[in-house]
Amino acid sequence: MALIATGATATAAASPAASMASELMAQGRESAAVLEALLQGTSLPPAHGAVHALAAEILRCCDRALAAMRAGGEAESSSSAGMKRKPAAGAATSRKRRAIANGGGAAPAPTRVEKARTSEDGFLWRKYGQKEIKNSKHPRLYYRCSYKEDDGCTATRHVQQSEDDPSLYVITYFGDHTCSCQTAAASAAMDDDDDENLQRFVINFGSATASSGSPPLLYDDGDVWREAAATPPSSRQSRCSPEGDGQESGVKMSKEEPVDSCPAPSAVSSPADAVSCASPALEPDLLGFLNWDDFGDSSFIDADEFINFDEIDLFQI
DNA sequence: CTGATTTGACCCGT
DNA sequence: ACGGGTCAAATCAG
Repeated sequence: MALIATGATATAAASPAASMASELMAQGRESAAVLEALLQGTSLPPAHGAVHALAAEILRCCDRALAAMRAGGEAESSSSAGMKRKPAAGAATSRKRRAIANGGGAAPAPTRVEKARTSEDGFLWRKYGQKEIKNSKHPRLYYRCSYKEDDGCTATRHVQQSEDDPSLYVITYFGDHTCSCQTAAASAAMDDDDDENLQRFVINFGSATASSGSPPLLYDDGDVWREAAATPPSSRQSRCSPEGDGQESGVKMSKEEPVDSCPAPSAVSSPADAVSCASPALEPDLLGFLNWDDFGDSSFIDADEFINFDEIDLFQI
């Protein structure tokens, strides 16, 4: 299923790291081409480890590119993503202010609705509430951007397991990221209708999979969805994809909630999908392509980090 | 100790 | 009154 970039509006901040990011993204595209060749040259089963490893490296590259873009955007703000409680005094008044700002107690109109098998999206979210919803089997989880306090980012999202398919999460986004967590890549891609520019932020496996009838795959660099399956939660912190290295996302840290402890068995890729690939048998040339250590530490990505692109639906409101 | 999550309470619209 | 969204003290975890 195609993953289509949506909703990312933008305030693309021209960044000094933009060129490096572009280079990284270009590298990612090169690897995509290699992957294509690999797929075409060897009739590998879809779940072959090398294929996944390559895809993972592509993802890694994109992540780094996004990180670079972010670094160029606002270097000062991301250093303090910690909790900053507001003074208890005046809570009531602030609530009133919130109500007024939002046009009432109701949430603003959603900007985007997505369905995915993981609620991970590459952004750094902080859970602020959970509510049982009437006539719904699953609670709704409330998240806001972790940079709300620092950057005044108003992005929020609601995550709820689908009624029809519990392995799916319905994620409703409200507002746009105006913080350092926002990916300039998405903004640039959205703002600029230059095709070549756009292509820099799209990994297109279409030609590689055309023979098998799969549609072109678009990688939403603004919302990087990735499997967050069995990775042990070494940290409870949510993360932006560019910073992350395969840890659980912020919506999956709860020890009690199926949604957060995730992915639920049905939500996780099958073993075949998240094939273990500690030492993918890549060809030397291929490895050369994949030697991106110049861009920083590049411990090989865990299979758990693989995006399962087939598991994502995006809907633009 | 720091920072994220939990969860009951509060607020607002219907 | 009820449902949904948010707040914030308490709690948990690294």
